[in-house]
This record gives sequence, structure tokens and C-alpha cells, in this order.
Amino acid sequence: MASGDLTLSILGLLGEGPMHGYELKARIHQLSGHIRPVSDGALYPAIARLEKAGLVERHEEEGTGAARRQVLTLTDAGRAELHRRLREPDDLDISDQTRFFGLLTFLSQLPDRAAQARVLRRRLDFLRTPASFFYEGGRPQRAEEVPDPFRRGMLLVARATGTAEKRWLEEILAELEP
Amino acid sequence: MASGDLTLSILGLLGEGPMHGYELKARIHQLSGHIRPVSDGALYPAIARLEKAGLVERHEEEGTGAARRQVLTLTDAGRAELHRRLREPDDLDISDQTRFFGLLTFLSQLPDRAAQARVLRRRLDFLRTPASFFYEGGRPQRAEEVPDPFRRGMLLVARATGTAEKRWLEEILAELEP
DNA sequence: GCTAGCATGTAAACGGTTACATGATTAG
DNA sequence: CTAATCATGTAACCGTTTACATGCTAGC
Repeated sequence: MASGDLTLSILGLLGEGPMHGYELKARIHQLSGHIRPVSDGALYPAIARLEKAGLVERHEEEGTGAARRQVLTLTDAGRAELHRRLREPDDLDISDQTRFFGLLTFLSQLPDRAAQARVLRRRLDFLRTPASFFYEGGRPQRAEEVPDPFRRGMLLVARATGTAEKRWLEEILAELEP
Repeated sequence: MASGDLTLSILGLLGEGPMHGYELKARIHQLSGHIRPVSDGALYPAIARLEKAGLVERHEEEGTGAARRQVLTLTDAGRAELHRRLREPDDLDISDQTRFFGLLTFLSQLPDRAAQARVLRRRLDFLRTPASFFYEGGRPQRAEEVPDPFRRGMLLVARATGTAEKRWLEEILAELEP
């Protein structure tokens, strides 16, 4: 998971309800498709930072294991921060597919359909601007121009990916923007 | 660009020929589609690390600008390391699309078609194992089962993406594995 | 008796971002 | 004369990885 995503995941999951650290870990594991297990060394310091920033509160509870559960609850400030991150993603969140999907995972928590639509619209605009992995003389290269077979493949796959995502975005925006 | 990718990019670009840091920066910029400009604070320390590790050698050359160009050349050890990274990518390089594309960018430098094919085969195997962003009770969820419209969209897009990439991998593997 | 799972944490090392610093050449 | 480009670097800060540390409970 790219940097910064962990904080969003924690805020997003706690936005669905209070839970303790170990459960957060399991839920993030489910969300990311078993690919990137969250390490304890990343999770617990991240929780501590959020607590220190007043975005999360904790209260102890007996658990089934040894260490007592630290049940985490999103504060009002925490929910505001979650909404802010969902409402005003930075350019990187919009341009990087992994990060954008990180946003999408929790976008339904944004309590404003127009704001949801604005985020999707930004992504669609980004996908529509002619782009490529490879540039020659400032212009994006077409797949057909790329001699390297593996790089050509990347462009072909990226094109198919972009097409599929644009189609979906257009569909869902048609529903959201009446 | 995800962590560790920068080193691979430098090794891969220098594998195509000697160049100085500023040119590396421009080339990486071209490769990544203008999304993530490499910062000087990441690039020059990365070069210094590679030099210290004996993977890269530098010799000065007059440049058009003020500071003298530090022309970088891949050593034999550097080329060996590049090949090792291309030949034996870790699981993260195979499972993460951004990272896998980072590999693909330089895969043609691997001087062994069978080894190239093995890398592509690993990616294809990964894409073929049933997976999803979301798991319920250990099983990947189908798009149709996901009530959240944004998460459902992610799955639809991911499915289309996977299909396109599998098709391409099958094609190119048919050429590489006679 | 041992392993797997539950549950939370710390510390060192590493790498990336951002900002700062310098300075020469070239085009407008 | 001034802004953009060429060209290389350092330093503070931040978050992640990896490894270490602890200890209870349940099932084999």
C-alpha cells in the first residue's frame, strides 16, 4: 500500500464503526486482496499518530487474547478529516490507480452525492487527457510506435484498462449527476 | 513511484547506456508518464548508494550548465544486479501492477528469452488465481455480491483489466515459448 | 507440549518528500 | 535583466519495513 494510504484505510474503516487494532489489520488485509499484509510496525504507530492528532479515541476492553483490546472510535475531528480526504483528494490520489481505488473503497461514506460525483469526474478528466507511459519529444507515444514488445504490451493493457474504467465512470456519473 | 522502483529505473536506464543524473531524471519522467516527477532529494542519494555499492561508476565531464556532469556507467556488478532483479522479482513485483510494469519496462534487457517468459508466466499465474479486492469469509467476492456501488465498480474495472492483461500475456508467451 | 491465533507494542534502518543551497548558460 | 534550463547536492522530517519483544488461550 502506497504511503498515506494506511491512514485513509484506518479512518475509512473506523468510519464504518469502532474496532480495535487487530481487527483493523484483518479488515485491511481483506480489502487489499491479501497482497500487502499490514505490518504491526506500520499499523500501531499510525494509530498512535491518529490518537495524538485527536482523530481517534481509544478505550480498553477485555479481549479473547492476552493483551487487552484497545477499541478505537473516530472522533468528530476524525470524521471531518476522513470527509476532507475523500472530498479533496490530491492529484496523486487521482492519477494513481492504486490510490484512487483506495479512495473509491470509502467514497460512499461521503454524505453528499454531488461531492462524490466531483471526485469521479476528476478521475474521468484525468483518464481522458491523452497520456502514456512513454513520451518522445513531449508527445505521448502510441503503442504501435513502440518497438519494445514489453513496453508495447504495457500500453495495450493500459489502454484497455483506461477504456473499461472510463466506461464505468460514465455510467455511474450518469446516475449520480441527474 | 513505489519504493525500490527508483533503483530499478536507474539500473535499467543505465543498462541502455551511460548517462548523467540530470538525464536520468528526464528519462524517468518520460517513462512514468509525467505523473510522479523524481525529486532531486531521492535521485542523487540513490545514485550515491549505487556507487557506494559498486554497481555504478562515475567520471566527470564538462556540461552545458554550471555543475560538471557526473556521467554514470553501470559496472559488471551493476548489470548483474539489474539482471537479478529482472530475473527474480519478488512477489510484490509480480502482484502489484505498477511494480510489474516497472519490470516490464526493462525486461527486454534480460538476455534470455526463457527467463523473460518465466517472469511473464509468473504474472499470468498470479492473474489467474481467483482474487479480489474484497474477501468475505476467506472467499473473494464477486462484483455482483458487492452492494457498495463504488466497490462494485472497482471489481468490474479490475476484472476488465485482468482480462486484457491475461490476453496479452498469453499472446506474447505463445511467441516466447515455442 | 507445541503451534496457531489473538493482541499490542518498540527500535533500527531505509528510502522518499520537501525545502534549501549554489551557480552557470541561454533565450526572450 | 530576468526567467528557464542545466546540473548537483544536503538536511530535516516522515512513514514503512523488518526484526524483536511479550504473553495469553485454544486445539491438536
